Amino acid sequence: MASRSTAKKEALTPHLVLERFLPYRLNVLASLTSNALAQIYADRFGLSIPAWRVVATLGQYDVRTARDIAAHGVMHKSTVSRAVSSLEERGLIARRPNEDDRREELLALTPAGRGIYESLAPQALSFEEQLASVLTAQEQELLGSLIDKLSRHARSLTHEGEGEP
Amino acid sequence: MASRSTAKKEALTPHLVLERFLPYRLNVLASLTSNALAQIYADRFGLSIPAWRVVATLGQYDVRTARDIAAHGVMHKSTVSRAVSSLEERGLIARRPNEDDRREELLALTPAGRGIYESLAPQALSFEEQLASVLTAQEQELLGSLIDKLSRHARSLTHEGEGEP
DNA sequence: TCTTATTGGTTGCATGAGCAACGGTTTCTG
DNA sequence: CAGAAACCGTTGCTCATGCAACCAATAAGA
Repeated sequence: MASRSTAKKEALTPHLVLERFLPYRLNVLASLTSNALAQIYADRFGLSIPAWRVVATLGQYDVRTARDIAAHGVMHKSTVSRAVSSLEERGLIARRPNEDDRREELLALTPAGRGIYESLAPQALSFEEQLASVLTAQEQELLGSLIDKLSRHARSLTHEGEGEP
Repeated sequence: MASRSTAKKEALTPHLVLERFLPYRLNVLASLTSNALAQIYADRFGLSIPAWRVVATLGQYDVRTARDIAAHGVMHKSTVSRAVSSLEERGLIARRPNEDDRREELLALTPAGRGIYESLAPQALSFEEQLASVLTAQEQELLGSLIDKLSRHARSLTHEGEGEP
């Protein structure tokens, strides 16, 4: 896969090279890290990605509604709903109707759930650290800002034409 | 969501803040770009992500086996298999057994398939350009190298203990 | 050569995610 | 105050995806 010296007809078609294509590379990297991380929270705690995000969000904010979590984790509300149900069944989170607005429910970790979070969070952080250890502190900072810039821009591209209905 | 000034009990638990967590940010960004890009090749050409990757790979390399494509696109062979079947049904790619080794099949775009590729590739590239346009040329270069470093490292973390069985 | 191990690719199965339609609740408007 | 509209969350449906078992073909070893 190294050389690729014989030119052939590549000049005819526009020069789309998958390995250099940004969205593709981002996806590959995201998959790699997701899968590696999943080995921690799936294998060790039986959490799916959505479930992990719910736990992480509640660990961080104590009490949130499902809607908040969905927005925060960029997930569909149905995805969150199912993750919440399964977490509740396993006794990791508790739901309590909001008396002020009974459409929504306030979610929070149970002690058991918080136990998992507190055991999981350091492992997640150490994984992140290990992952980022190939970059200097400066590079890490920079990467962060580049990701943020791109994310903001991508969001604006997607929601481009979305005024009032 | 802006301030977050009240400290509360955040100090007790390890400081895992989802919005700052690298794997999470990578996933969000990858999803955003994937979805935006999918609007091009899904809405306009009815291609799934795997299908799009197959087409892109074949557009780039003319003739490859399914195995090559899987490795190249970081996909499961079953995923590739199904994408290939569907593309073949739609007359976009052709398969021909390799006479030298009849286990494998050589895949290539049909004229119709190449037509799609040639119409799609420039749009994909222009999307990429538009996406990356918030970054300077330098930043783009840098981002690329950071992604590569991280990807290599993540791969090495995953395949860490994988010697001989 | 005959047996055994590997390899490329397909398929059945179970899981997970998105969409859309729905029920129950609150808010807006006439 | 009544009806319409918006909103939160759930659920049925469909489809995509990963895994593992499997078939066919080749390579390796006795």
